[in-house]
Amino acid sequence: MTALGDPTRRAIFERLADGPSSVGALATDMPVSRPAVSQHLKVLKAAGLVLDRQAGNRRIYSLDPDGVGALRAYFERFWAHALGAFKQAAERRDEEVS
Amino acid sequence: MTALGDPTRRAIFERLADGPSSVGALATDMPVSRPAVSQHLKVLKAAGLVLDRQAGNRRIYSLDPDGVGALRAYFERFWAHALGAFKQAAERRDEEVS
DNA sequence: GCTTACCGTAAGTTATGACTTACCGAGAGC
DNA sequence: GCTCTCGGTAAGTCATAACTTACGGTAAGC
Repeated sequence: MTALGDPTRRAIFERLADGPSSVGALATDMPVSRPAVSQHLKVLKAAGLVLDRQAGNRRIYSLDPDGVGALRAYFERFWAHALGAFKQAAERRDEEVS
Repeated sequence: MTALGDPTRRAIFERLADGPSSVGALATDMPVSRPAVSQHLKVLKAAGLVLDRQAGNRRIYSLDPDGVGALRAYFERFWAHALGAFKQAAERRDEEVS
């Protein structure tokens, strides 16, 4: 989650949501240098959000279904929790009105 | 989204998911000082994730349903998109195998 | 085998932002 | 009216991390 805080890193992450890509292909689309992209990928990989596989000379990065799933689970729990809080707040507001 | 990058700020955000709270109540639960909490709340408010209302002497913060909804919509789109990419990748993998 | 493309890592710079202390204004209670 | 709590803002410090250039190592292509 902290890994998605940086806008550039989030852009890379969203770009990978379109499908796997090599580092060079990512870098040409980004306003930053290739090493910068490489470092961001390292962070994303450490966060478990991204996978890499060797393809001949190049290295192909793609989203990690497990990491994405964990992220989704976190938010699903959050929505449920927040929704409960909203309802409670609404009821309390109603009580105040009545 | 960038606003949720900081762990402390995310902790405040999650704390508000339990229900509205005053600044002081938040600060006593947090390992940081009250002004720090205040600054984080300012960022969250600017990001549209949080609402504040005056209650006598104190200021009560709560989640902003609109902001939370927008966040949720963003992720819903993302899941759908990423899921499509996963399927395509799987199919391509199958083709390679066959 | 030599060059060329691709990529990761190291080192260094710089900017950003998270946090603190100190200060100030505003409402509550006696 | 005076005090006391609550909370936002200012100023300043410090750490983190995002980015660059430079380098090295590995696979492909001729």
